[in-house]
Amino acid sequence: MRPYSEALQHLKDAGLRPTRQRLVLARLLFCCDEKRHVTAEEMHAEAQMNGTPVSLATVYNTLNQFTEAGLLREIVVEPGRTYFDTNTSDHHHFYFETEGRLHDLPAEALELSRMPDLPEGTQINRVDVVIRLKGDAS
Amino acid sequence: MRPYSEALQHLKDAGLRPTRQRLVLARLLFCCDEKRHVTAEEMHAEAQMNGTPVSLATVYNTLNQFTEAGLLREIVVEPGRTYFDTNTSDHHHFYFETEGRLHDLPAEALELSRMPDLPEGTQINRVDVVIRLKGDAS
DNA sequence: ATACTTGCAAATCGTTTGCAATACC
DNA sequence: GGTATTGCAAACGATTTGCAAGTAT
Repeated sequence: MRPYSEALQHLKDAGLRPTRQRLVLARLLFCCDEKRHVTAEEMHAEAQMNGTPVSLATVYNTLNQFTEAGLLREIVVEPGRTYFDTNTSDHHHFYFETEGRLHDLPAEALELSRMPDLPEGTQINRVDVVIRLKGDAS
Repeated sequence: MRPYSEALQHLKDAGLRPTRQRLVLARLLFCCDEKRHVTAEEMHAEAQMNGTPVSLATVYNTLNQFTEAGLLREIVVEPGRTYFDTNTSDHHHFYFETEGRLHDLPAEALELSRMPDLPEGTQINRVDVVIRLKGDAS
């Protein structure tokens, strides 16, 4: 995992004060090679195992702040669990229902043709496509 | 709203015992002209106003049973709130974020071309497309 | 010095469950 | 009569919040 300096830059860019807790979470989220899909509980456990604990309440608050700041994107695929995606660019998802795991779909892997007319006075904020999968991805 | 006899038929077809509570909810859900998107709380309030109260716990249980029986479809667009759709056929949704309201999109209004390859050993269970709208649909 | 942030514990929200009373066949 | 269903109240899990103590600028 890359160093804290990069995490620091993310926070600065977002205009968030670089506290110890935010640095820990930013590094775990943004300073690894792949994009991630995480829950608050997972990040809480991960910080713990990393030897840099952050209280659960702070994890929740921080993930929400990161989302507001545009560093994360919120995804809802199941009642009662919120996922955060470190990939904030335009893309969609596979959802492995048995495992409760999300996987990015490259933007070009799926194409939406023939979009419907929008109701008057509205604009598209986002289009979410979730391909729900059954079965084992071994 | 059409009579209870039709609601009764829905329950029979689904193999569910026609209790008073189930009949009340089935009628409110299935015996009106449009397809509906409802939450448990809404149905609870509606039964109340209808003069045929059903306890909230029973509303939850019943909506889940209806879903298992294929009479309803569950939709998640927001953390902490589950919607049930009386339209169980293949179709997608507009979601009015400011109002928290769902609206059906006819199946032909949106076309998915170029579907991605699926991971080995998996099959598609369902594809959910939600077009999230900002602004007022007046 | 000041304003912002943290952590804890309590509160909240939507939903589920245990169980005694009740309704259906 | 026997099994399924209901309603209440308590339990639940995820998330949020109030507030006193701690930290960044």
